[in-house]
Amino acid sequence: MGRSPCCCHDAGVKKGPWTEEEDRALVEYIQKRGGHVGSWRGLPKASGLNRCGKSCRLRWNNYLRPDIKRGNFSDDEERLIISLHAALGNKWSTIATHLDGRTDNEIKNYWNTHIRKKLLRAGVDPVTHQQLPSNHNGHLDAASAAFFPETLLWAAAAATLGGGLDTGAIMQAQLLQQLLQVIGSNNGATNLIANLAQANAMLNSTSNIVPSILLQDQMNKLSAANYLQPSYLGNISSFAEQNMVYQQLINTTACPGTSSSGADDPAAALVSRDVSPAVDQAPVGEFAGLLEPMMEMPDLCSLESSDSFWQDILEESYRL
DNA sequence: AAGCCACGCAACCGCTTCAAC
DNA sequence: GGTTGAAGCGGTTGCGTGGCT
Repeated sequence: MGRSPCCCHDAGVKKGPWTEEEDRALVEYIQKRGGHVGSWRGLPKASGLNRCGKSCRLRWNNYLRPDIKRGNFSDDEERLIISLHAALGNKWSTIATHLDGRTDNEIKNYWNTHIRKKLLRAGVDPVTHQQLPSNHNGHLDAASAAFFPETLLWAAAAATLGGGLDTGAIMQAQLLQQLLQVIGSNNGATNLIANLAQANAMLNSTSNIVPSILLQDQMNKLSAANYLQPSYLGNISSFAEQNMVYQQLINTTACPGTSSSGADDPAAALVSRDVSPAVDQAPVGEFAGLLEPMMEMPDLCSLESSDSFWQDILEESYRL
């Protein structure tokens, strides 16, 4: 493979901030072609821009595209980003497909400049979404609850037990969170299988050291609730609103791209982002699709048994 | 008013992935 | 199946701006 030569290394190619004239030239060129760019590499020459093709693509995708939503992020968008980040990690482009009109770069910047700091202030590690050790005293606080999925999961565990927080329940809950992150961090069918195997190994390896405080079906319900109904929804007041946002998340996860704002406008659809990495997203969608009708999670330790849940996932992953 | 500093965001860099040959 | 070029992606940089001293 190796690194490909890039026109960016050509002498004389302009770098730095774009001027209005350059923006206009790029927009006019793309619009003249009905929103179809063709080759980004060939674009600068064809459009008369003294820019690297890569730079043109970035400028278009991150700034000039007509379907870009500008302005502040709403609370719902912020919660969705946090929830998606907890499941997907720094997959900014994948996260961006779930937010209409937002670019991966914009989300990445917003994460690094706003959300990350909020999480840190709330005592949450923005990378792992786990509570930072120094702040963990076993008690919930409002700031943590607002931005920390695990916190509410702990609360759920406590409620399930009908009492205060229990170390065993917390460990189980954290384990489940890790498990779901492992499953959610897929990059393809092969990795999905590996992830499932890893998840299974994780469960098997820890089942002996984690006290069996929660019954298996209680764990399953907690895990399903945490993944399928993100805990940030607890911050939304009404049940109806929760359900609406929850359904939106499920729909966009199961059918990435269906919420494109360019659906009614062929030109907008044509010029909308060419970021539909079907191979990358398919497992996420398919996995969510498998999970959706199954609010009763099966025995997570039965990967190698005859459990139909995991069998279905494996068969689906082979199919992809 | 000037200098300094922190922050936010646009843009760049380099690596990975994909597809064509 | 290997190679190569192009596009995509995520981390990082650096500049503009606003607030503070």
